[in-house]
Amino acid sequence: MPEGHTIHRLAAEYHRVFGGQAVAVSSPQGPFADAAARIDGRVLTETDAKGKHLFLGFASGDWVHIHLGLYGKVFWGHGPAPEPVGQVRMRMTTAADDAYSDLRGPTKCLLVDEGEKREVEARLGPDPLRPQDTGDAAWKRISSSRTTIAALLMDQKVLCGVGNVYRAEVLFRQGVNPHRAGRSLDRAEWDGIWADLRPLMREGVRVGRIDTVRPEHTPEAMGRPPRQDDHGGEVYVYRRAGQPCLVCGTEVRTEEHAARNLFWCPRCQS
DNA sequence: TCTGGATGTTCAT
DNA sequence: TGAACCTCCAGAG
Repeated sequence: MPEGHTIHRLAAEYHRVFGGQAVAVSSPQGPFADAAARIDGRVLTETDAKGKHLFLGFASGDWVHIHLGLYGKVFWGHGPAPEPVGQVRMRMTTAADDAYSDLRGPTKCLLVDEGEKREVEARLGPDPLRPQDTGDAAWKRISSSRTTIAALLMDQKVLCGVGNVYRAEVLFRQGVNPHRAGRSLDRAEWDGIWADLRPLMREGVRVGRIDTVRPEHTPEAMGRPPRQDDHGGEVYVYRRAGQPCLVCGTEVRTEEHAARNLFWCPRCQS
C-alpha cells in the first residue's frame, strides 16, 4: 500500500534494523548490482522520507533513492537470508547476518548524492508527515488553480505523500466535493484538509494501514454488519462504489478522473 | 490457466 | 492523454 505513510514507516524500519551498522548490500538479480557493490559494507547512517520517496543514507555520502511505484514492496526477514526467490532489486543484510530486507518491484532504486537528493525533495510540495512542513505552499497553488481539488491532492508538486486512498478519504471527512476547482475552496476548508491529513497519515505510519472511519461511524456504532476491506483498513468511500455511505446511506459513486479512480458520496460531499 | 486491475510515475505525442 | 513499466491477486473460464 505505497502511499506516504508506507514510506515513512519504511524509513523508520530501515533505521531500526540497519542504522549505525555496516550492512551487506547486494542486487541478486537486478540492474542495481553496480550501485550495490559501491555501498556494500558501508555504514547506514540515516534514513529519510519525503512523500513517496525513500532515502537510505550511507557514511560515504551516498543515498539510495527508492520509489516503490504501484507495486514495489519490501519484505523483512529474521536470521540469515535464504536464496532469493524471483526478482530482488536490493537485498540488505545486517553485519551479524541475523536480519535482512528484500526490495522488489520498485519504480526507482538508484544511488544519488546529497545534491541530487535535494533536487528530488525540491520538486515536491509539503509533506503532511513532516512536522516542519506547513500547508502554505500547497494553498498558494490550490487557491489559484482551476484544476479540481481531487487532481490537486494527487499532484506531488502541490503536496506530497497523499495517494488515491487518502485523497478519497480526506475529502469525504471534510465534506468537500472532489470536483470543485481548487480556487473555489476557502482557506478554512484547505486548513481543514491539511490539519486532518496530518494525524490521519501519522496513524497510518503507526499501524501500517489506512484507517479513516471515526469511532462514531464504524459499522458497529451505526448498527450495521461489519465489513471486510480488501486493502486492510476501514475506510468511508475508497473502493466502496455502489455501497451505502456509512454516514447517510446514499450510494457511494465512482468515476475515472484524471486517469485514476475517484470515489465520493454525492450527499455528504455535495 | 488466463485476464484485468491496482494504493504511482514518467515519457512521448 | 495514452502507453509503458514494475508485481501480485481476484475473478473468470
